[in-house]
Amino acid sequence: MPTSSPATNTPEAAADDLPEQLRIRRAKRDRLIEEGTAAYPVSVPRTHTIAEVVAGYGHLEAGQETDDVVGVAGRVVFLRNTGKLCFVTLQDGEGNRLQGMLSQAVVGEESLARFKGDVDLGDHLFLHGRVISSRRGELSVFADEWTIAAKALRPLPVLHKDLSEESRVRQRYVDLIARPAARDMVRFRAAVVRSLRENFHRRDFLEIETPMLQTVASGAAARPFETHMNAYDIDLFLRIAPEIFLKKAVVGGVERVFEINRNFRNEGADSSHSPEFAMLEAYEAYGDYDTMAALTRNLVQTAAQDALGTTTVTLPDGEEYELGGEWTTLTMYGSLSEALGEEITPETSVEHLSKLAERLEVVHDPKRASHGKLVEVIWEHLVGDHLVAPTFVRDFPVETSPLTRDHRTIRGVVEKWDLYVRGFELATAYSELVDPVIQRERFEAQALLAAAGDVEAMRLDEDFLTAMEYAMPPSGGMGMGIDRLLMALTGQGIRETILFPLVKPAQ
RNA sequence: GCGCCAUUAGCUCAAUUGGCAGAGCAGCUGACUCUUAAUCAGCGGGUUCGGGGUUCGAGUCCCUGAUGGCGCACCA
Repeated sequence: MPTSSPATNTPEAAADDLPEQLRIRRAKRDRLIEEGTAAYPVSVPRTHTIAEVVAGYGHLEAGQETDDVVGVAGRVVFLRNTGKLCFVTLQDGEGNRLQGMLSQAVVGEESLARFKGDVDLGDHLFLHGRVISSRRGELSVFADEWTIAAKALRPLPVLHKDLSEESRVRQRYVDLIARPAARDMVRFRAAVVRSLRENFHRRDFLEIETPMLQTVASGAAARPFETHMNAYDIDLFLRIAPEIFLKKAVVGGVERVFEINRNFRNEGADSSHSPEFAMLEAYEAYGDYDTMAALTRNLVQTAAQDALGTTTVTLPDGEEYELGGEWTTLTMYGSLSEALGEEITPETSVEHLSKLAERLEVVHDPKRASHGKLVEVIWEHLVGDHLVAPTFVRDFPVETSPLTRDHRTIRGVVEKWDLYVRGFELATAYSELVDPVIQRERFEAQALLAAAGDVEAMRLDEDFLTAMEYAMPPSGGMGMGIDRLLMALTGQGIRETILFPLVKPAQ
C-alpha cells in the first residue's frame, strides 16, 4: 500500500473519484515532491539521444561492454523489476528503443528500491551509465544513476494491441506513443509536403499565403463556414478555396505561384472528406491544363519517390498500387459514349440524359438536373467508380465548371481534367478562364442557380472580376488535396492522414 | 440526413435463452542479478455510454438521447 501522504498537494477531494491507477500515480507524484525529488525537473543532463546510442553502439556483440558513459532519456515502455537487477526500456518519439539495466551492485540497495517504487510505465526517465550489450545481446545503458524526467499520471494503454479507432483520433498523443503506424504517418506526411515544396522551388514557383477569412467565399462550389468580425461588424466566411486570390496574384505578375494551406467546407465528413483539409493550388502563366497534367504527375511521382523511396505503393491489405510511368488519359464524353455504346455529345438533350439516368438507376437530384450534371453523374456511375489506376479524365461539360475556359476546338466543353486514383478524385486542373466578360456571364449563371436554391452555387466576387479586367495572362491552374495525396500514397483513410482530425465532443 | 452495427475495469475484449459481471495486459503486496507481451504466490479495481420503461430479476428486451464505425445520400 502506498504511503499516502496527507493530500496537501491534491487540489480537490475529487481525487477520491479517480480510478485506482490514477490515484496511485498522483500519490506517487505528491510523495516524490514531498521527499524533495522533482517529479518534473527543469532538465536532465542528457548527452546522447537514444537514436545516437543505437547508431553508435548497435554493433556490440552479446555481452560486450564499453567504458563509454552516456546520459539518455526516454519514455518508459517496458519495465522488469526483478530482484537485484532491473530492466527498463526507453522509447523516443520516433519509436527508437534502448534498454536500461539497473543493478543493485552498482546503484545500491536504497536507489534500486526507490526505482522500483517510483518509476512507472509511461514516465520519462533519465539514465546515466556505461553502454554495454547484455548477455542476451540487447544494447543497454548500465545505469549508475537514474532520475525521473517527467512523471506520468496516467497509465499507458496496452502497447501490443491497437487503440480503438475512437481513442486513436480523440487522443492522438496516446496513439503516437502506442502505435508505430501513427508515428510513421506524421513523418511521412512531413516528407511528402517537403517534397512538394522543394519541387515547386526547383521550378521557380513562389509560395504565397492568401486570406482564410473572406468576405465572399468563392472559387469552388461548397457551403462555407460563417463567422463574424466584431471590429468592422461584418460577416466573414472561412475560405472554401484559395483560387480567387491566387489568380489575383497572377494578374499582379506573380506568374508561377502556389499555396499549401487549409480549406474549410461546411459539409459532410466521411472516410475521404474532412471539414478542414489541406489543399495545394498552383498557377502558371502561359501554361494550360496539359502543362498542369505533366506538373501534377511529376509532383505525385516525386513525392512518392522522396517519401516512400518508390512509386509502388503498398496498401494496408498488402496489395501493390503503381503510381509510376505514364498515366491513362480519357475524355469524359468519349469514355461515357464507349461505356454506353451510344454517342453522347455536349448537344445531347437533358431529356435523353434523364432517361438514361433513370434506366441506369443513377440517383440524382432532379431539381439540379442539367446537361452537365447528368453527364457527370452518369459518367461517375459507369466509368469513374471503376477507375483504379491513375487516370486523367479530360474535357468536362461547361455548366459545372464556371472558372474554366472553353475548349480550344470542341464546342460545349471546357479544358478541365480530374485525376482519379483508386476511385477517388486526387487533383483537378484547368486552362483558366481569363476573359472577364465570359467570366461574368458564368457567375451570373451560378447566381441563377443560387436563386433557385442551390446552396453550393459559386458566389460572385466583384473584385475578382475587376482584377480580371486588368487582364490575366493565359494560365494553367491545378488543385490537389494534400490529405488525399497521403491517402493515395498510403492507402489509409483521411482521418489517419490528419494528425488531429476534428471529432465531435463526447459530452 | 437515412439505415445497420457498436459502446462493459486504466487499455484490448468476453459474458449461452433475461438469472452471481469475467479474462489478458496494466495496478497493488511479496519472491527472483540477464528480463524481452518474463515467471511464481497473493490482492484490489465496475454509474456495463446517459435517461426512461418492461420484468420477481436487465450488460442482455423496448423507447429515447450521446459518441464511434460501416453503407447510402450529399460533397463540381
